[in-house]
Amino acid sequence: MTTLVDVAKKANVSKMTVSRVINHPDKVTDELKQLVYEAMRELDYHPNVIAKALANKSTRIIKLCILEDIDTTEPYYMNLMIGIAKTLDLHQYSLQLVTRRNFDIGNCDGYIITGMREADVDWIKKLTKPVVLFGENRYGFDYVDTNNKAGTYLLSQLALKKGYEHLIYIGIDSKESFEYSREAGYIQQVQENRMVPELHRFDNHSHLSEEYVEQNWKNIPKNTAFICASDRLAIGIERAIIRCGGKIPDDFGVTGFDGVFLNQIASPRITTIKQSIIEMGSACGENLLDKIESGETSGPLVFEPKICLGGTLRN
Amino acid sequence: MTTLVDVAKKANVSKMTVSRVINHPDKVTDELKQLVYEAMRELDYHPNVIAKALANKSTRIIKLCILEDIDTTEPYYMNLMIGIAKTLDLHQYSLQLVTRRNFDIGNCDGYIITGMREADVDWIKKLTKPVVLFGENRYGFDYVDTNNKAGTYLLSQLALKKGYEHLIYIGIDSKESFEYSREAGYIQQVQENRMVPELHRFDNHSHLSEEYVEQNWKNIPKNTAFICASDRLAIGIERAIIRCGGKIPDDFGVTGFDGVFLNQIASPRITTIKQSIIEMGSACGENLLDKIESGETSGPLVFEPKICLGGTLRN
DNA sequence: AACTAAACTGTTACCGATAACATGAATACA
DNA sequence: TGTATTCATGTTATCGGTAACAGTTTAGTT
Repeated sequence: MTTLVDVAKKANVSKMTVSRVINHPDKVTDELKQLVYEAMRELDYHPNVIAKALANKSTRIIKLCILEDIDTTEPYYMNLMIGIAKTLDLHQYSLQLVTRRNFDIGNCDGYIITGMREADVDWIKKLTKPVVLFGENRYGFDYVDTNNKAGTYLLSQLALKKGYEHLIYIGIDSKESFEYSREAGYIQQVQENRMVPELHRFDNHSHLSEEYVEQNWKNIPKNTAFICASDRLAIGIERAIIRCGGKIPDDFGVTGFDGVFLNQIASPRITTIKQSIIEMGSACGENLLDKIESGETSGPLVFEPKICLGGTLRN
Repeated sequence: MTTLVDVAKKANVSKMTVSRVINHPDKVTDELKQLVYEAMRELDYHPNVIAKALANKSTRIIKLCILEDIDTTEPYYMNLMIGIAKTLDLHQYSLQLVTRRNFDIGNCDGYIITGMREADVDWIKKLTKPVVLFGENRYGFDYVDTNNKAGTYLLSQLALKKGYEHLIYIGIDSKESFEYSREAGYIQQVQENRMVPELHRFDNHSHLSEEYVEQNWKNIPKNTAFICASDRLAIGIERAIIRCGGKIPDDFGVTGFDGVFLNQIASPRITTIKQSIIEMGSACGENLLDKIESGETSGPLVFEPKICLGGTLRN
């Protein structure tokens, strides 16, 4: 492996000059810079990341901590990791996948944390290295997420535009920030149209929302659209409506949220929010590296939601 | 952060002794060892992985290169990564996810490669760092895989035991080693029972195997079992049989291979081979780290297949 | 007792980079 | 013309470890 010294010899300068050409090119004359660049090219020089890390007291390691249970059937985490890994790779950082338990073992330059809940706030606050969360939060941590509120707001709006007269919100029974935001989007749209919000909350399992519809079928008027907080819940609603003999999308509408995979097994496909998790993962990485290298906080990064049309809303 | 020197001072020894206690404890007297251990404990000393890596000319980075297109709907890769990451983490190594394109950028201590095809053999041979492949191969590279041959052998055996009189093999139309092995398992079982093998090959899409059965329905005798090289192909077969009015498992049997996820959307569930990709990923990591640290080749690591009973074989 | 080998422990140099300081040349200003 | 200031480059020490070698005991032989 060629080192700084090799390049320095070849270019007839000190190794410090070579180092400067790489890190502070403005402090070296163009003439020497050219010499050094040429030497680097000829020798196919690649800096030794490890030596750099040692000198800088950095590690070039980013820890990714997934706090929720990993549902490996959802490609969500896979996409997230691919997105993050892509960016880190580009910047010569490497990724360490850690759990809450082995979180503290080994150094790193920063953290990406996903699936944070209230109980985690305290220890996250104590971290001394930069952190970016994947998923919105209300504790002031930087994060990357879809604009959840805008998502349900837009879907509700679309449902109304398509002529559904009742909008029922089917939410996830959890106290996480994204859920509040999704509820808020629905509520705002409904209120802007002088309608009364109706919300129900379940654990995020399709059979629970399914059960709900089946048991309340006779009280659900035609021309109702269900705005669901997840595709999972939406699929349950869809199945129940079909089982009860309701017609989708003519008499009933359904919308979901996420659109990562589950939707592929629904028929008709759920109209939902498409999130590009890979892209968001990349952004998450970029965000964190910026923070590490500049030392500045970047603030939250919110992706505007895109509606992914399926067959569960008219037209 | 406490360093070797801090520990050395506290224990009243040279830092070299501390280093020895960590790396060659047999070369230090028990007395000093105790002192050092105590100092380490009191100071909560954790070695600096980066400095170690620099001194050892290592990087503590393992590159994972996925050569096939990543089908993110299959949790396969996710599981693989989780398995690998778990092990690496345990040994304080970190994972770098690379593609064929950025493969050469940056150093590492070893490679895990999955999805290798013939065309890749040459460049893989040229690698100077230890390599472990995920997926069997016939070029002498170390690998981790399920015993593919045993898998189809066992499924064929089971089908025969259940009384199916004809066994048709539905394979993947590719020249990869695992496919040859799966075919070989079927063929061996069939020949041991003095039957004539019948093989068909398709690209790995369910609609292709589905089409095949539909078009040849009248030529397929009752009491036939289809031994398929993948769950994907098996699902196609299953759908076609049902569509054509055949009865599963009474009149027709179907078996798959993989059982990672797709099977979850089949009804009835395919009887298939269950692979614990996470565990195999871990093994892959262990294998590679062994190789890196000992310098010795470990040979292939083959996991014996486990049959996962679904509803596509009688009884 | 003298000599050699083995077993510990300490010293030094080095891994490949960077920051802080030192040096020397060029420019500025009085 | 002499001195202050700036700018470009080189020198040294350092990051936190490890290997190779050197020095000191201790034990074993004759």
